[in-house]
Amino acid sequence: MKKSKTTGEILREEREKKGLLLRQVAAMLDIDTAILSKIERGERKASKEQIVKLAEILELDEEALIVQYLSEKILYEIKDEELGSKALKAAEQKMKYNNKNNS
Amino acid sequence: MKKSKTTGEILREEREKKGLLLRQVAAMLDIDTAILSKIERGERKASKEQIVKLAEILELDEEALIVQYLSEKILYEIKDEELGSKALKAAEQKMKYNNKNNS
DNA sequence: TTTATCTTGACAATAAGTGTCAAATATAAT
DNA sequence: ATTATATTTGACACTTATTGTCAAGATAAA
Repeated sequence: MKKSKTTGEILREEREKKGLLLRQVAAMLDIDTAILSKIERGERKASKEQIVKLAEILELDEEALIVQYLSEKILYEIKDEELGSKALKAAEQKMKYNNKNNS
Repeated sequence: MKKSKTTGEILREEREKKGLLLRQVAAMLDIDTAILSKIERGERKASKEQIVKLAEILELDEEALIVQYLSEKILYEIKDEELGSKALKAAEQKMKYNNKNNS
């Protein structure tokens, strides 16, 4: 069982597959090369807007990339929490419940 | 099926059950009354430390209160996201997976 | 060794979070 | 109705995170 890829790893892989330079992609995102470099190496988080643009630029499935990105964000939120796993389950329960009642 | 309580609602209920004033509990937390008022009404979020202290002050089960608090925080993170539910499930998967491999 | 790419760290600007304070409202007791 | 107490509200200040630029240093390709 090999470790699942981080968002950054996915982005770097796809950029390189396409033979694009940091400089080029960063320009399309309208940010400095340094930031994209950091995003790809996981040193910074991308914004939602940047993720959407990146999916388009790199021709990745947008929904899949967003889910990947959001789940990483959620895990980051509870990374130091002993009760993280329980909290996740509780969140799912509440979400399920709310959907029932709002629809 | 009635709506599940928010953290703020729980805190207010328990404080009132104990006959404590905002002023008193706020003093124990070393914050202004105004903030506690806002926390109870959901206008602001408590910090982790405050939640822990509140569990003690109000004699609530600490673990349960923390889970409640964290799950609310997680849901807040994805509240505007169409893909929130999928992201939650993905996060759980990753968490499961990581536990397998780190232990 | 030159040239292009990428990485790093110091810094700036802005946004978000966390608190105080005082005035306005609401609640309760005379 | 007045007074006293409790809570709420909003303006403000302070601190910390986030998001970016820039320039210098490291890496890799020619």
